[in-house]
Amino acid sequence: MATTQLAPQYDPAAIESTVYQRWLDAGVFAADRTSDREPYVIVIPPPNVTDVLHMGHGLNNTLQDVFIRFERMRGREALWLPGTDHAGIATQNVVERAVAAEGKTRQELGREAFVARVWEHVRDKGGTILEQLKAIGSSCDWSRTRFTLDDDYSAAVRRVFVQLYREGLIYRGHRVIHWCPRCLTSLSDEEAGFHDRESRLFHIRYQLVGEEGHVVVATTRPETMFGDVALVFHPDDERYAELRGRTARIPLTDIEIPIDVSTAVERDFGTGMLKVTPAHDANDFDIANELERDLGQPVVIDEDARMVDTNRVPPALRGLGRDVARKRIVQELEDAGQLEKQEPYQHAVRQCYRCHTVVEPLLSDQWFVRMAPLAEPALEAYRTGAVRFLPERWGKVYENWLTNIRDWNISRQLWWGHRIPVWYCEREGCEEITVSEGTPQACGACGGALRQDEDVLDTWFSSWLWPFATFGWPEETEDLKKFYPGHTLVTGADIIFFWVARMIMAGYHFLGETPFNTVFFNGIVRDPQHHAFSKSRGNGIDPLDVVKRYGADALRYTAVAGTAAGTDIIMDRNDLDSTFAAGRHFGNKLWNVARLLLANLNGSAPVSSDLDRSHHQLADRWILSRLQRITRTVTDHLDACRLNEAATGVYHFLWDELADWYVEQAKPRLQSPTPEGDAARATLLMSFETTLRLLHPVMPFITEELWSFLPGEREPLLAGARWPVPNMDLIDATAETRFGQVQSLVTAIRSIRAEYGVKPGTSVRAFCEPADGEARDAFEAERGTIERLAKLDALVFGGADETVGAHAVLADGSAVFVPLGDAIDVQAECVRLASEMERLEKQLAAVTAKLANENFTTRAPAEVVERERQKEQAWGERRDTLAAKRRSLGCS
RNA sequence: GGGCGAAUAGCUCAGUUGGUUCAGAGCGCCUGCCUUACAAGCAGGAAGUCGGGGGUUCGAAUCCCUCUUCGCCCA
Repeated sequence: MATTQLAPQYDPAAIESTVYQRWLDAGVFAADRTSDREPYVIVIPPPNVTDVLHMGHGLNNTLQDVFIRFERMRGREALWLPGTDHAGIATQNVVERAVAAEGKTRQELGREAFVARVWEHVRDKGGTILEQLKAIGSSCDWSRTRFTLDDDYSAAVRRVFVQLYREGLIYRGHRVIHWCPRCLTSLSDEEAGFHDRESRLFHIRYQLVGEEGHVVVATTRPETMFGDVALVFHPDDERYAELRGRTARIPLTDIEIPIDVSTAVERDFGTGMLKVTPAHDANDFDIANELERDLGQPVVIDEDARMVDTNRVPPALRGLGRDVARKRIVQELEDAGQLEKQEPYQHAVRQCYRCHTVVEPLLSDQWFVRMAPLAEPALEAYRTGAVRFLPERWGKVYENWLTNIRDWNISRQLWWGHRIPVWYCEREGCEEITVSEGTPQACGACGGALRQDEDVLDTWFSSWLWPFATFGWPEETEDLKKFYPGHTLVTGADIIFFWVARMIMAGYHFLGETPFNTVFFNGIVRDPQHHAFSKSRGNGIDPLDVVKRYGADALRYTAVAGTAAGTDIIMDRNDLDSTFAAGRHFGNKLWNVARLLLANLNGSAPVSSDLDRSHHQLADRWILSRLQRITRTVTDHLDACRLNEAATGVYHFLWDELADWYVEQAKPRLQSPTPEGDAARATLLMSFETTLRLLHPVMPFITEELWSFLPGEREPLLAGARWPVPNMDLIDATAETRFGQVQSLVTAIRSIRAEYGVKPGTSVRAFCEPADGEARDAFEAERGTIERLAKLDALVFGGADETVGAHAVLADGSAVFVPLGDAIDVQAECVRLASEMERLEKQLAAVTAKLANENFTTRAPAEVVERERQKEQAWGERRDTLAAKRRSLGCS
């Protein structure tokens, strides 16, 4: 046999970096804004620069690359735009921790020095992230890499702020917002999610003023009571009707507050009497606003979640943290006999989504986006199908959120991010607010000095512009014209509100079009205990580690094949071998089919473009037909975003059909310098070449490398090669049926051999009674194949003289008999045949009953009925044959 | 409190509009093989009353109802 340049085992590390470099050198990833091809655009969900990528990114980016490579091969002008996100609060946290490790605080460093420090971090992590993306094979257009704090990107953010402000969609609001006392910033509703907590419900007595008695109020937050401005009950609540207009005293203080009514009170909750704390509860804020009197909004807890130093708070409590204060207050209430009772209580509390600290509702001035007008087109887009979600069920979640949309707090009290483009006049008495894209020099109203808003914008206020700000908007760039709107967004459903919905809103508002038409939600990567990967758990898998061990393709195949749209994927960091086995094994298989092929081509390509079919055998017609079908199937699956089906489809074609059957059938011919040999070599080459094309989007490295070894004329790089189209002329249903019969016969004989322990080295004879003339022709044509693969001395047509042996009846009704002489246990063979018959009888009974049912024969489609008839007949014949075999063996 | 989803082989999961022996795949397991492409392999095999119950239908893993368990989102 000729030698090949390929090592016996696939070693991904040896080829991946050079293959990637080949792609870069050829510029296949760079999208051409001047081309007249139809564009296909994906913008990457920009990874946070907080840290390097984890396996979830590995999955997410692999899926994007599969889409992009597929469409690129199909001839679209494919653009995958990469980049990273500055991730305001998250990144600031990370750097703050690093600074703290050096014993400093950001305040000590000062704003400017701290931000410089963050930039250092960004350059470090951001660079690593891009390298990681390359390592897994991402075919991004690196020349278009963007960062959400790039200068021109920032300009887009300012443009949007100013435009929305002028449209009246951005306003400054004074209200209770979610405050994270650890991050020291406000948060949007989405960033402060609810989480169940074990807590306590305290029933506190408020003494009535000027008369005997008290009312009992149930609360989970007694520490806020110093900020109470009223007690309210439901106007229809008979229990308290006479208390309306009276006055009560806040316990532990002399502060007197009125008792009033509000329809917002839930009568069934607690005692039905509610304490109103406008500065520390959003609902209370609203309730207080609706009361007739203005009772003020006293603040009693500060930004550090400590009790404020004011005369409303008893001196002993001032400066205490909210949790300590709560304990002290409860104790004092108890001592004073004003705690009626306390009971365990589970309730949902908002937490900071970054650090999980319980959020402190705080009264403050923030900038908000009025969302309802923006939501409307986004809702319409979903309802008309302009945007579709996969899996579809997320559409309902999207719709529900948009339907109940609330205004968006975009102010963040951070240093890292886009500074809010708002300036306040410093001159006494001038209330002028300047909102501007550029930096104004003086107050437009009075000429006074200006002070810019200290705050920065929510990260998502910049990333919601990602699908167009990355193309240079608001400039009308060529890129923007060519590549907006995009097509597919691949991301996690956990950011459907944060990002996906808002991008759609921004797309419609600023460009009048949806930014993409398909949102593909990938699943979450979890550990075997079903926990999502997280740093704190330390259960993550580093994609680079996987790439180093098994290669990027193994990671990619495993990720793609292992997850249908939206379903989670389990990966075990303690057993990476098993976790990535499927992809690893498959790569090696592919590699070795190539070795075999190349070893038999002797470096020259047989004529493959113009197939000479005159020398084709049944197996050639069979595999070529199967090849067309798998081409069609894989294309359909990719078209429908069923990436896992596409991946496993190629897998089974290559392995179960091409390698296990075609290659085995063709082996004798492959080395033969005859027209038959040419036919086999050409067929194998064509099948393999097409398989490489079909598999390339999923396993780009190995397919590209093997492509480079194929002899003959074809596109220089597989990454830039065309996607195959099925050739209908090569579909041959008869060949598929006939070769299927050959496979059944071989399998049946192998099965008998294994069952009776016939040594692999021992040849046997097999007697075959084909079901019909066509079957006989097929067996005759592939006699050599059958004899070789089933290890036969001879395949004989007709009955045998011997009766002692093993029998099998194929699905088509053909019978096979293998005489085994002494080797056979007649008793066991009888049992085996009996159980086979029993199974058949059962199926037969079912199908007979079905056909006897008039409802079935009249109502089911004719072809279904016909199929059942054929089944009945075939199974009946098979049963009869088996019965005859049993009689000949003398079974009882 | 409202909504969504999941439950299929020992494990992780497919199963596209109800209908070809549809009960599948990978990993794991059992038996036998180093057959010069591949032991990351080859051949053969065991294994599930498709969570429970009810219903619709000629026909249900697939549609409907209900219960149980688990997960997620929203208030």
